[in-house]
Amino acid sequence: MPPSPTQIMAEQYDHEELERRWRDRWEADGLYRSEVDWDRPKHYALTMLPYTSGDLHIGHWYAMAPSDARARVMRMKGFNVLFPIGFDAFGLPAENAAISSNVHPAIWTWENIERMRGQLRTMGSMFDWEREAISADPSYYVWTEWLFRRLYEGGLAYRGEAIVNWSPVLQTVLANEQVIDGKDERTGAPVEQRKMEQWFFAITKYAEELLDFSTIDWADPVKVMQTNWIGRSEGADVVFTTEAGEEIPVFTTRPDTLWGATFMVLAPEHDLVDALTSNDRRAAVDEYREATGRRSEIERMEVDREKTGVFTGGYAVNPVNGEKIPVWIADYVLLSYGSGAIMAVPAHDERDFAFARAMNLPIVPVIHPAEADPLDGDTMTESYVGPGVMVHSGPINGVETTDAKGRESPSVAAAIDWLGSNGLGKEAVNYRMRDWLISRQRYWGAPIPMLYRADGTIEPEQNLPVILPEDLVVTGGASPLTTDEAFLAATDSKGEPATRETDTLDTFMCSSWYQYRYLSPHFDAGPFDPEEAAYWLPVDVYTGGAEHATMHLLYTRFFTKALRDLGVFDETAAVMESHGRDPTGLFDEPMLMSRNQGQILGEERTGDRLVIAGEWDEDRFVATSVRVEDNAPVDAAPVVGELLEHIDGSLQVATGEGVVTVEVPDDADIEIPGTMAPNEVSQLREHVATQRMSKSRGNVVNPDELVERYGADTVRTHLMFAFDWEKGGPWNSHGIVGSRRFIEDVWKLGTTEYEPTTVSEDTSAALRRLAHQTIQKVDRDMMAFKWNTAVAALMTLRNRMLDERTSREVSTEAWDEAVSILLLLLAPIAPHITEELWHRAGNTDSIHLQAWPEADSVVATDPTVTLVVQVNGKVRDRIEVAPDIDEDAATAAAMASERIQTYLEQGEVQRVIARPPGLVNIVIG
RNA sequence: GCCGGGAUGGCGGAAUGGAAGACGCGGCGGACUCAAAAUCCGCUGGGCGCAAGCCCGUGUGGGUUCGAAUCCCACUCCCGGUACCA
Repeated sequence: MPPSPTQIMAEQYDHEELERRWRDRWEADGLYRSEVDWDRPKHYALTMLPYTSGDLHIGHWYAMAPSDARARVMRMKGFNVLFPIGFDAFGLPAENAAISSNVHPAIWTWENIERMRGQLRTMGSMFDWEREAISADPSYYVWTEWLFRRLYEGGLAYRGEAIVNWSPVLQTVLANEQVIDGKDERTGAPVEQRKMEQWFFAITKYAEELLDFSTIDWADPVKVMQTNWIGRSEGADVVFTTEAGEEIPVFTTRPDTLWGATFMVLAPEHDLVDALTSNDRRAAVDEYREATGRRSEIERMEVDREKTGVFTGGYAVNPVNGEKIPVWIADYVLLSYGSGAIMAVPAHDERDFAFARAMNLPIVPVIHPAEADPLDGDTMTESYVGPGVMVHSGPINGVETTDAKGRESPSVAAAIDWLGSNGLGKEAVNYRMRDWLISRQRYWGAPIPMLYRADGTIEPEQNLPVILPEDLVVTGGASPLTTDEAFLAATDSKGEPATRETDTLDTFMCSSWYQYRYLSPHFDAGPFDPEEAAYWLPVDVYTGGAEHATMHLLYTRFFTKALRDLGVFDETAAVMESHGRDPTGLFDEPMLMSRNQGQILGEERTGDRLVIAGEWDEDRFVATSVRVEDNAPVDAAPVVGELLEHIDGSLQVATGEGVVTVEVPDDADIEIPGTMAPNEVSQLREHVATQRMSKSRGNVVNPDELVERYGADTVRTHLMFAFDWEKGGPWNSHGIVGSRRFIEDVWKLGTTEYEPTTVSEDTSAALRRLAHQTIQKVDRDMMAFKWNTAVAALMTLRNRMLDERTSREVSTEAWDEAVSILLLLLAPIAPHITEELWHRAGNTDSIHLQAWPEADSVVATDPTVTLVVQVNGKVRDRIEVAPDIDEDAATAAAMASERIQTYLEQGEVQRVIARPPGLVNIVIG
C-alpha cells in the first residue's frame, strides 16, 4: 500500500525562525502603519500604556495580546485600525531605583524602555511604532505642561491645602505605599500628617457630568464604582456659630434632624479647633491631634472601630433652636469630606450614636418611629434611621419622614424650605469625591510650569517646556529640584526675576491624555495634530486592568471634558466638519467602549520536602541534618514536611501534625540533590502562595523564556485560552503544552496534503457545518472579549479535522474551505504561523489583509436538535427532533418516548412545560 | 470599614433561568518502541450496580420557580480599589 499523504512526514515546525522571519517582513512591508484615510471607516483600539518597570511580565502579554487580536479582527472586518503603544515613563519606582541601585532615574527609565520595546516586538502585535509616545520625553511633557497651563488659565487648576505624609527625618513627602504602620518604610521613622499647599484640578466641577455614562459602553462594575466614588448626596448646608461668633458650616443629608443635634464634631485638623479649645482642654486636644496624625484615612473610616475623640471645651450654637452644644474633635470626621465638621444627631445616626454612648453625651430623638412606641434617648440601644413622624422639631413637627433620600422625604423637604426662608441654611449637593491633587514633591515627573514672583503673586511660565534637569542626584530626601539654583532661577513675563515651582505633576496626568499624543507624537504645534484627531477620535475600544476603575479611568474622562470646554478640540472639530463628519458629542468622552482584564498572579509553588534529623529542644527542633527528598515517607525522620518559610536560620516546616520551627545550626549537614555541595539553608525552596508577581517574591513569570521555548503564537494563544480574561488568576506553567499541541496540530493540518478516499456527502456537510458554526462562535466571542471560548471553538474544529483527516471521507472542497476558515479565524490570535501556512497554501498577500470570514447561516444550521425530556425537572430521555418543531409536536414526541412511560405510570400528569425545540418538562403528581 | 468582583471535577475553565463540567491540563488503561520520550486510541465529577440504570453534586444556610451554577435573602472566605504604586 502506498503511503497516504497524511503519512508523509510533515516539515518540522520551527517557531523561532518562522516568527522572526515574519516579524521582519511585516516591518519591512510597513504592514501595521496606520494612516488617515477618510474613505475607510476607522477603528481606534487602545491598550493601557505600560509603566517602564523594567522587564515585561506575563501580565503585560495578558493585557495586550487579546487587545491586539481584537484589533486584528477589526482590521480584517474592513476597518482602518490604529493600535498604538507607548510608555508611562515618569513615577516613583525610577526614584526608588536611583536610591537603591544608584542609577539615575532617566538612565533607568530609558534602558527599561529599550528592553521593553524589544520584548513587545516579540509579541508580534500590530503596534504602529511610528506613533510611539513616551511621557518622560520633553517632546511629550512640553504638552503635559501646556495642558496644565490651559487648565490653570481656564480656572480648573488652583492652589489649595491638603494633608500629606511628611517624613521629618527625610524632610520630604512620602507616598502612601512608603508608609507602613505609620512609619517610613526606609528609615522606620514616624510619619506625620501635615497640611501643605498643593496644586489641584477642579474635577468636582465635573462631578455631575461624570455621573452620566449614557453615551459610553463601559463595564458595569466600573460605572458603579465611579458613581460610588463620586458619591453624590443631597441635603443642606447649615451654619453653626461658635460662642466667639465664628461660623462653622456643615453639610448634612438630614437637615430635618437638626433639632436632635446634641453636639458637634470637627475633624482634628479643622482650622477652628485652636480657637475653640479652652485652656484646660488644650493638652488633651493637642495629644489627640497628634495621635490622629499617625492614623491612616482607611483606619479612620472603619465604622466598627471603637470611637475616640476629645472635648475641645468650646461650644457652638444650633441655629434652629439657639441651643448651646459642645464641640468635640474625633478622627471619624475627615477634613476632606464636606466641610470637615458635622452636626451630631446621635438618635438617628449610627456613628454619632456610638460616639455619644462612648462619651456619655445626650441623645435626643426627633423621629417618632412608624408603628412603634416613642424613642427614649436614655434607653435606646441603637440609632433609629427608619420612617416616622418628626417630633420635638419646632416648625416641622408632625411632618412625615420616609426612607427616601433628599427632598423625596417630606421632612427633609420641609426642613430645607424652612432653613431657606429663615436664612439659616440652603439646599446643597455634596460629593464624596475630592478635587484631584496633582502636586508631587518629587523629582521624576513633569515640572509644573508656574512661577512665583517676589511680590508673592504667581503666573504660568510662557516659555515651554520647562525642562527637567537630568544632572541632579536623587537622594531619597527632599526633591533635588528644590535646591537646584539653575532650575529655580526664572524670569517672569515682565522680565523680572522669579522662582520656579518645584513640585512635579502626578503621573496620572501624563496618562490622562496619552491617547491624544499617540495620534501625532512628533507634532510640535500642539498636543496633537487636528488632522489626525479629526479622523481617529474618539478611542473606539479601550482595554486595561480593572485596578484602574476609579482613578485613571475617571481622571481621563475628566481631562477630555475639560479640554473640550477649554477649546482644545475646536480645530479638530473644524477639520471633522470639513470632511463631513459631525463633531457633536465626540469630545465628551475619551473612550466609547472599555473592558477590563483581571490580574495574572504568581504561580503557586510547593516548598521542598525536607527530611530533618536532630533533637527536640522544648518547642523547637534543632537539626543535625536537613535533606531534600521529594517522596520521603512521613516516618523517615523525626521531622518530615514541606518548607513553608525560612526566617533568620530557622525553618517553618509543615508536617502532618502542624507547623514545626526548626533551628539549623551552622554545622548542620544540608543535602540538596542535584546541586553542588556545599549546600546552604538559603538554597532550600520555600512555599510560594499565589499572589501578585513581584521581583522580591521571586514569582515573576518571564514571557521571554516562554516565547523562546514555545513561540509567541503559543504564548498568545494560551493566555487567551487558559483564563477567564476579566477575572485573571494564578499562572500555571503546566497547561501551556495544550496550546502548543494545538498550534502544532494547525501546523500539521496546514502542511500536509489532503486527499479523500471515499467521499461522503454527509461527512463533508457536517464538517462544513462545524466550520461555519465556528465562524459564528469565534466572531461572537472575539467581539465579546470571550477569548477562551473562541480558542476552544477553534480547538474543537481542529479535533474534528484531525478525525476527518483519518476518515478521508470529506470532499477536497469542504476540506480546503475548513483549512482556510481555521487559518483566517486563528490569524488574529496566532499571527505568525497562520501567515506562514497562508503563504504555503499558495497565497501571495498577507493573511492579515484578508477579509474576516462570514458564516453561511444555511450551511451552519443543524438538521436536528436534541430535545431533552424531563419528568419533574429530572432528565429522563433525549430525542432527536427537527429544529422547527412546535409545542404540540414536542409534547407528543416526549409523551411517546418509551423511557418516559414508566414515569407516566407513577402518577397523574399535572402539567407539561414545552420549550421547543430544546426541552419538555412533564410534571406528574 | 466602605465600594466593586469572585467561589463550579485533581487543576484552568464552559454553561447567565432549561442536558452541569464544552475546550484544555493532569491522571488511568492500551498501541508503537529493546526501552524511554514524542505520537496515536480509549476512559476520566463522586457513590451504588453484572448491566439497564439510579442516587448525590456548582463556597455555607434559607427562599422563589414546573425547573436555579444562574434570580432573591442571610453568611463565610478570597481578589481589586480606597485618592502620593502604576
